[in-house]
Amino acid sequence: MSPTAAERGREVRRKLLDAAVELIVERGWAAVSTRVLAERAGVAPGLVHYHFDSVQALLTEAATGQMREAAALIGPALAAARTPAEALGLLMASLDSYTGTDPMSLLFVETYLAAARDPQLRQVVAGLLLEFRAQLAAWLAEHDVPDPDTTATVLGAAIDGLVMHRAMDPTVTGDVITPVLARVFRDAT
Amino acid sequence: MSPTAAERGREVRRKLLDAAVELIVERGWAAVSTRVLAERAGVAPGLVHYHFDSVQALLTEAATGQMREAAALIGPALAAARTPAEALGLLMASLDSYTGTDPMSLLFVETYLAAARDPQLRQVVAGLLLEFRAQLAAWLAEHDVPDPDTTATVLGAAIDGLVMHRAMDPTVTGDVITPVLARVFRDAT
DNA sequence: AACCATCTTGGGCACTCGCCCAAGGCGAGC
DNA sequence: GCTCGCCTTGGGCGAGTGCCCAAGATGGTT
Repeated sequence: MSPTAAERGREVRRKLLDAAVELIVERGWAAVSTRVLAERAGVAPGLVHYHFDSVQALLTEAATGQMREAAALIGPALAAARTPAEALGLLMASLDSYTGTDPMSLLFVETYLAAARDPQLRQVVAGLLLEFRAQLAAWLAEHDVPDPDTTATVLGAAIDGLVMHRAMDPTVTGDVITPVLARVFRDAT
Repeated sequence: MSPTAAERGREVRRKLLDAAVELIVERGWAAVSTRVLAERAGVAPGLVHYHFDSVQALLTEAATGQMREAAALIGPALAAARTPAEALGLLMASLDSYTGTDPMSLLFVETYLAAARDPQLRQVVAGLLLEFRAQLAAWLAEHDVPDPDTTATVLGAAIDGLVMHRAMDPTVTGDVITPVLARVFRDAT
């Protein structure tokens, strides 16, 4: 019944990844250290560099993993929407769950920023961003929204921008901005 | 002709603030240290804590000063626009000057992030954000754009989001997104 | 039982960190 | 000339950093 060494090893890896996500959010990407990671994961400090090449590599894997999970939720959620108004409602509801200072918001902005300085991370994040846009664009195209690709780009950026601004101004809720954002769905010309 | 001690002191302060802006951009907010600041400013390390209470205070003053300057350029620039299309053109032109990895973009995102963890900084940044929005909203109201306040909010957030996304995907230029963004200017109903 | 791969431990190395402070200019005002 | 106030110097303190590594534990394979 007792797990094998390899299984325990994988468990430690997972605990370190979880701890990394927590700590990026709490302290900021650059302030996550070997020893704090180990302590949070309940593990000896030496294990960090046994399971990962570097702290940077651990943070990268943790952050991209979390973003991948979040991105995977978008497609199925969108599939439930029948009209553009419904889709916007879904996006706004998810926006309202991000206050700009909650874990997921901070993780995203921290990772965007880290990606601006790390080409390898940037490539991964760019891929996730394109994937998110593609899912949104596909839905828009199926529901006859004009310029689906560009519209998806603008919507995605607006959402990330709004999340960032909400940290400064919490009055920016989905309810308030829905009427304006709805305009981008309407026919061009 | 030789400057007084007080004048030289003010000059050192200024050099430290300039160095701080450069280093926040190059290394990231949390990675700017006393000694690197002093070296970049061409000044002895001890002067950092003579002229400022802490490194954090120096970074805060440097970043908010730079943002204040940038925000002050918006009003006059907007005044030159006669139609919503022209105003959007101006905003898009300024967007194109920010690649997402240029100094100003990184400084803004770094500061937003630092503000999420520092209530004092957050208050200052929030004030600047509201000021920017108010200027944009005032212009929109004068030119009969519906929901000027909310529209300004969405536009401002979209621009910041687009800047952040451009670091990952440089193909997002003003030209491409102008047609979609133009929709938010049109009459509601 | 012996061996082996794998994981784990905890301390060590060389370095940097923020902040402090005694000591030393140095020009302005008396 | 002398004192006063401001600015400046450079070293030092305790703590924290990433990464390394010799040594030990554990459990499956031969």
